[in-house]
Amino acid sequence: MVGKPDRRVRKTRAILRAGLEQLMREKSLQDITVKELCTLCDLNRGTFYAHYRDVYDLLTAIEEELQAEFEAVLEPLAVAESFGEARQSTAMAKLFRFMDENAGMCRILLCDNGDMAFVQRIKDIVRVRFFDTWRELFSDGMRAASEYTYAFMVSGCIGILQQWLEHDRPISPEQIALLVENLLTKGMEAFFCGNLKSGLDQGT
Amino acid sequence: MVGKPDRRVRKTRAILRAGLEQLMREKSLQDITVKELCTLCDLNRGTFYAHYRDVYDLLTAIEEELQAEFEAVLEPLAVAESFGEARQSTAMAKLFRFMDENAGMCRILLCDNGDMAFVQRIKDIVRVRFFDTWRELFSDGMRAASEYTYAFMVSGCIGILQQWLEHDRPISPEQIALLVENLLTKGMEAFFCGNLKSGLDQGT
DNA sequence: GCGTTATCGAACGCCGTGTTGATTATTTTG
DNA sequence: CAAAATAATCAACACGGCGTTCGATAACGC
Repeated sequence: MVGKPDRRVRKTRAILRAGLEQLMREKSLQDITVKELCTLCDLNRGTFYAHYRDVYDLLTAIEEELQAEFEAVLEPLAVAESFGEARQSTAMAKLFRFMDENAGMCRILLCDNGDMAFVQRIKDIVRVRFFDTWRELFSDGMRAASEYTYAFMVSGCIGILQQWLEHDRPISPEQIALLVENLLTKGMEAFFCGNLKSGLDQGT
Repeated sequence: MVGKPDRRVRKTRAILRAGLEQLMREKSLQDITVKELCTLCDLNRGTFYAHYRDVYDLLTAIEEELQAEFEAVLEPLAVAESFGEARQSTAMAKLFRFMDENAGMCRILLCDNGDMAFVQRIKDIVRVRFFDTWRELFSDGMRAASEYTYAFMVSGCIGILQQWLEHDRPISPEQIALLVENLLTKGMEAFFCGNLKSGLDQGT
């Protein structure tokens, strides 16, 4: 990691991030102007341009930081000795715990008129961290599922996440994680072990 | 229905819709300006403002028309005598056939950096037309699924739709519809008839 | 054909953008 | 603590898209 930036820089960027989050709660991104953001943050407009190209650039920076944190939280699971359902369970809980802790920004980005590029990035992470692992676990002796089946599972998980965030997380991250795990386990049994009548569920 | 608008009006709007679609294939919506759209369409800028408030207003009009057509296609299923799996099958095929016919705009709106508001509207339709019906079919004697289970199913379907659109629809609408139906049938059996170990799968 | 109406072309003020240079304030370093 | 480094400020600038206006022209519906 490069040396920490100047304290003033950290402060300014934090103010801008908080300001944008606040504005995004009120209005759509395309209606947010650099000028009004700077007025809200009580910052000179020139200062903004010293850090970001435009509002979208600022949002991208926020998203990338969020993504990096998210992957860091999930990181311990990637090491070789971590596999099997027990480990996956804690991974799912970590996912929802992270979303819970960053619920403010995550709800904005994942729900309503959020950012589909960000949703896609989260999907990719979920696919790699959860389903690619499962795919290997189920591979020996069992029929492989198609890309469509994985797309279904991954999008399904994100859908539950969105539902949970949109309704202000009425149950704990651990509870919702358990719910998803049960749903997936059931689904896995049905989709992988069952004999689908159609022969269409093949790779793409 | 109100009387058809002037031929010139129809022409102008069609040109603008086609022009916006073309531009959205090249760049993100926020980078599209009224000026460049009019230049592309060879239309006076004032003419644009005679029809739409701004680019987002134009896109909204396109989305609403698309949504109306989609609901019209599904309409025959809503009548009372249409229920049961056989009817649902044709409904799913109609969904994918519609998406196939309007693949150009639907891919832009549903994939990549599409419009989450539009995705949400499609989700709502799918939920009402498909799952609310199924919910009733399975309700007598069987345990009800939670909102999260429905969110999972609905988002899963949309996820498959996105996967299919993103990869330029390598298989026919009827095939992909059949695939989804099989996936859902399996899922329904597992989720509704099976005995989930956890008691968490309750309404919200 | 006649009355209606949409499109055009040009022009207008407005406002946000992105950048500049000089000045002041804050932080880091030795 | 002092000095060097760097960030934030302020005012000002040209630029360009926005949204609207007008009269003139062309296309439309009946």
